[in-house]
Amino acid sequence: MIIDRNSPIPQYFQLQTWIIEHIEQGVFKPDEKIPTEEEFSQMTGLARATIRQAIQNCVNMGYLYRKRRLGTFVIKQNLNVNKKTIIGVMVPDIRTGYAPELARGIGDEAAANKHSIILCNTDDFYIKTNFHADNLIEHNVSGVIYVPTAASDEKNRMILEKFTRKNIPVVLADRVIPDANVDYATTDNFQGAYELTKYLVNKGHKRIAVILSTLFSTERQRFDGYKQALSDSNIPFDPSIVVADQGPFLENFYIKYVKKLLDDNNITAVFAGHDRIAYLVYTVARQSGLRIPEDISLVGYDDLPSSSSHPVRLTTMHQPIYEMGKQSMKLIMSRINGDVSEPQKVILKSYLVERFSVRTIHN
Amino acid sequence: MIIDRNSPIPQYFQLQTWIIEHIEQGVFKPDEKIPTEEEFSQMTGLARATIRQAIQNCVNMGYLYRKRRLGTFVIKQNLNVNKKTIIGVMVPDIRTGYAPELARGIGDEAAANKHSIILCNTDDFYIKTNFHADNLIEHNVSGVIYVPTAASDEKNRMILEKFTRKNIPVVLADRVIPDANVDYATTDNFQGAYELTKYLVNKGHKRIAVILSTLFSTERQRFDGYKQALSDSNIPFDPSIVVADQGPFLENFYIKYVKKLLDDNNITAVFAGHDRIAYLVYTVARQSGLRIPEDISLVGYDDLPSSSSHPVRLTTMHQPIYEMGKQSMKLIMSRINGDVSEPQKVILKSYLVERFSVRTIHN
DNA sequence: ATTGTTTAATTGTCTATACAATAATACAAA
DNA sequence: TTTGTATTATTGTATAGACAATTAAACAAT
Repeated sequence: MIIDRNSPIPQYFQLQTWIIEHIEQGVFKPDEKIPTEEEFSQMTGLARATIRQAIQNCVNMGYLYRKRRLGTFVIKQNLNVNKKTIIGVMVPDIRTGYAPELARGIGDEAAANKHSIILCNTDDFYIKTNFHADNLIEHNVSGVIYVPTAASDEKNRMILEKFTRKNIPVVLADRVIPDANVDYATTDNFQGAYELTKYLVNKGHKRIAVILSTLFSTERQRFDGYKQALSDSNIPFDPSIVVADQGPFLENFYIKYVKKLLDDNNITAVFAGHDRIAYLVYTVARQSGLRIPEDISLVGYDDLPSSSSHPVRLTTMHQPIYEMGKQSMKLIMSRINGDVSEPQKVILKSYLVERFSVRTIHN
Repeated sequence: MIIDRNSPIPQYFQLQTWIIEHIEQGVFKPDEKIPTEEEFSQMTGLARATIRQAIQNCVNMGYLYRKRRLGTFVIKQNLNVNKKTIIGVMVPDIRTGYAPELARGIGDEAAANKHSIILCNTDDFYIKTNFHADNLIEHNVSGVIYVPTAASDEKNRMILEKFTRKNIPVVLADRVIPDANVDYATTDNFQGAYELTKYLVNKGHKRIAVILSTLFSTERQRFDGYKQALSDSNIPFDPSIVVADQGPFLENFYIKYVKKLLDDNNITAVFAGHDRIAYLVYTVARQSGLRIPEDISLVGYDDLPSSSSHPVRLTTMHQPIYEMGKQSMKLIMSRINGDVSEPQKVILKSYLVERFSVRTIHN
């Protein structure tokens, strides 16, 4: 080892750099003893106080620890390894839809690995999302699980980039951002909606209304699955029994839509974009004196936990939301642990839960 | 200033302690210059190197900064002030009951103050709570909002003590720990249940069944309110139409309880300990061919957000859960900002939401 | 008025030395 | 075998002094 005595760089600094490099390159191995102050003194020709200064700085930075009479040693853990990590979780609203279930799946997997989660509500607004993103970065989160907002793909990509610039891995949950180069965990909404529609067709339904929002990638895919299933069943697509709203789910708007659907058409079944819409359909239908499934059949999508105890006994597509949470946590942990492979796509299987909201029609 | 040269405490350490104390007590003010090394040397009689060691440690700890030729100065910010804080939030299960609403209230208030929350699910188990408590402490949270578990008061106090030992302020939300010397935010469950029972009595009901768990302080208080209201109305308390379970809410058990209640007695109304029980009562009653409110009246407690869209149209006691979340966050922030006054008790007002699950009886 | 130079105060780096405290190890005593 | 004691390597604390680097401020030159 050569200390350059003519360099403007302080000699203690040269020495501490040399030590740190040797640790990081594995020359000094964890828990291994490094030379004593006296040895360093002989090696470098520096005074002991100078050597102490270098070593002390390494101790302060967490590279070394010292024991009287025994010497100076390299710290075992790689600094980051035993440091418990925090994962940011950004959902639209922890109160609504599947968010609680997702948060719980994420939380359980996190707890099992001694990690913690910071929870943020984006309300599907870019501004709030942006605020929380900055916040998470300031808190030095090790990774982020992100349910993309209803905002434009462009804006979602900006959020993504914020994290990637700081080398913080991100996993998308449920919703997807087109062409984004990140891991995600979702379900096959196209396939699910396809099966659900086919199920209605097989029960003899031909005039199947649909009501959903195209604001979210998931519901768009469900819409596509619905159309494909109709097409494959040689049932014409009728825009007059379709409500494809472009905004968020606002009850008052949807009540109007449902009323119009139920009044104006001789539909036999309604495909609701998600369970909450389905319950709304039920409530409105009831007020109009229509019974489910006697007068009109109804299917939802999600199978919210409350669905099992709800009096509607809704036939719906069960989404493994809890499992999705666990999987996204696993993805993010893999990235934190240094996995640099291609983006992973975890697509979970949904399955139909047949309850009592669909009637068989004999044509 | 006196350095005790006979003390076993190193002299550099005595000096750095003295400096830090002077900073924290405001003798050395932010951005103010402290004595030069030379001055310290004269004041203490210590060598410059010793003084440097003390000062350098203060610099490393973030108390001081130095400028060549200018001197050594106290750091502006009080370390904690501009550091965004993290608050631990421990709820039983983010998926169930009012937890999502509470978490959202807490989260919104936190976000408004640039704070973040770490969410933990205790499942009402002491072991999990203990695990998360340790975790939160390791993450250096600035405060904790805690919904006490269903475990014994003794164990809840042990959890509390963990935090107080580390000087981490705790605020209890919803549930209370007797004799614990901490802030809390809750509602008056006794008063609420009293009003609710009186409401039923005023509607002509005399045989009012009750079904709840005595595991939680909240439900115990509701039970007391119920009994007091009966007593004040000169209605005898009949244990045969009372289900006071001692365990957690397990659907299968409660279904049995409800069946027995509905079969065996000529009750006219059911007071359910919380909305989820009420929905269960509704479902079971329906299966037995009983209509609500025509055949039997039903009230719940909580007014869960889903209640408004639920087909039961449940009359229930609305709890300002969201507000409770905001208030607990405010309490914890006040403590973080150094409030050392007596424990604060925030008791929020519940109010009756009259829907269509109670029939008037004319005797 | 601007630019360059000097001065002096203060922190930054470094040497050389001394003794204290700690704790593994070997050895002696009970 | 256990307990106590001495040895010794190593880090911890402390002193005294020297020179380097930085920079505000004063002063000088243009």
